[in-house]
Amino acid sequence: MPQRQQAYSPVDCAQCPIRHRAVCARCETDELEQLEAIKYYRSFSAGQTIVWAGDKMDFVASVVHGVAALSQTMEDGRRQMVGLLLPSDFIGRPNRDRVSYDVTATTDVQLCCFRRVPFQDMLVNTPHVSQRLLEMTLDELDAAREWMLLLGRKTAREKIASFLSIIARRDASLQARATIGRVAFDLPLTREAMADYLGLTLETVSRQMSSLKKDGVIQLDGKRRIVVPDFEALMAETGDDADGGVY
Amino acid sequence: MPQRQQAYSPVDCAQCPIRHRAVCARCETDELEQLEAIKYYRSFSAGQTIVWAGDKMDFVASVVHGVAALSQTMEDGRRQMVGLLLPSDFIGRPNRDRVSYDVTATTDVQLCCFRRVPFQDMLVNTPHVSQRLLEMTLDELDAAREWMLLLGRKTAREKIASFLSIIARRDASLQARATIGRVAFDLPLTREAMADYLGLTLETVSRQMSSLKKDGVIQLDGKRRIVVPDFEALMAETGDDADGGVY
DNA sequence: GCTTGACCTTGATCTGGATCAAGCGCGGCC
DNA sequence: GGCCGCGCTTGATCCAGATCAAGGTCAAGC
Repeated sequence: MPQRQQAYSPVDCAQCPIRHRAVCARCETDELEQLEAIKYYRSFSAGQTIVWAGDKMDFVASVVHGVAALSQTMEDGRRQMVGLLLPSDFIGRPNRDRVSYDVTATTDVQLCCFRRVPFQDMLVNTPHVSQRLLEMTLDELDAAREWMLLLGRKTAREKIASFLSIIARRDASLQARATIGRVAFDLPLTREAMADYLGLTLETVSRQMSSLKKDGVIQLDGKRRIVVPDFEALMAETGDDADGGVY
Repeated sequence: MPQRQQAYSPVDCAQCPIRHRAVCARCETDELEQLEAIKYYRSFSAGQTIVWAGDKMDFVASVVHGVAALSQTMEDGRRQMVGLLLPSDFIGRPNRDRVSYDVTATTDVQLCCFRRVPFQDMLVNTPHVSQRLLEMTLDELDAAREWMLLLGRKTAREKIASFLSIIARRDASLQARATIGRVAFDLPLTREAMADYLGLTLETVSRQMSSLKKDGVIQLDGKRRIVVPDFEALMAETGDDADGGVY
């Protein structure tokens, strides 16, 4: 069922929308040329699985457009999303040829893939790449730790509010907009995927969304479009410190 | 209340118990000399706070002996541990002078500290250090993601069994012993710290420990000494795949 | 226009783990 | 020796979120 879509034609790194946020952010012109030599694009449509946990993966990649998810499944079907990959995020682990998690496209996705072995060589020879990758990995670790607090200690309502505020902020930062006052965005996930992310059931997600709507914290325009009339009011529902959170 | 203990006298890296697992694992002799020039030891006794979230931290460090914990606290006191740092694990984030989490000593701890600024310079100039740090950070990210599955989807009993099996395995690997059949180890955490780690209350931790004991999965020798008569039986309680888990 | 199926909402009920509360065991200290 | 006080265990009760069950909405396809 998962079928590869028509690949985009290669584009020039100089015009890439994630040029200054992805693993290549710090590269100089000559380093970009090396990356261009080992890169290719692949596209996946919403719902497709990009790779299964345990599969061989002969590339690493940056998300260019769309949203992908990392998730784990237990034998009895319980599922937990463990990473949400937005544009500029990195997929794959250098020096490891098997994937630890299922990677799925939650919206239509375009990846900029690098062949794994030459990419590993670049990590050794191109400090600008390995330094940027270290920084991105540390950021992901911080995000994972904040997620652990959410999963371990937050109420269902706080989980939903936290999730919405994170999506709003990442969406805004991609478009260089501020997150204050009135904010609107599209949810890139189904209710079920949200439940997998938040450690809830889809019914609880739906009920808490309805409850936030009833209380005027959010408005729904269709199922996916969210309007937040007052971002501060949403933040107050997340359970996080008012002032900038943990750091 | 937190008071610095008597510092250990500096020891030679060549005799260091974590020489081949810590951030210095891949260093050559000359690189070790550079590290020795910027290192110093600090010790903390069980229960002391090493640094508070938001504090300035002018060093990074490796855990040499003992166990430290990273944790976050919400305004109303809800607490979640987000990292458990065993010997050879790394504390601190290069290029960031403020700490994101409370770091506390859960047992007596000895740290090998490096002055932060010179360490950052070494990251730029010494690929053996930055490559090892990247690898360790990726390992921590994998561990954090496995922890997210535990927090989001496992039952209290599965959480306890998973925790015990992780401690048993890390304890065994430090002493180069196998984890099959009969295994015994000391818990480095109080029931309350276990609860903070597992997203439970201490009462639930206590009840599930009693339940595993009643079912013969573990034996308790005092409050802290755990004997596992059959490690496979403990593994069967964790909810993980029988065969080696996710990768 | 009708059917189908994916996605979502809402209601009724159940339950695992939280909360509230009491008491035990043991090492440290006067 | 006796009294703390900390860490832990156990019991009774409660409740947030899971589970079970209907039904609604909407776009795609005939």
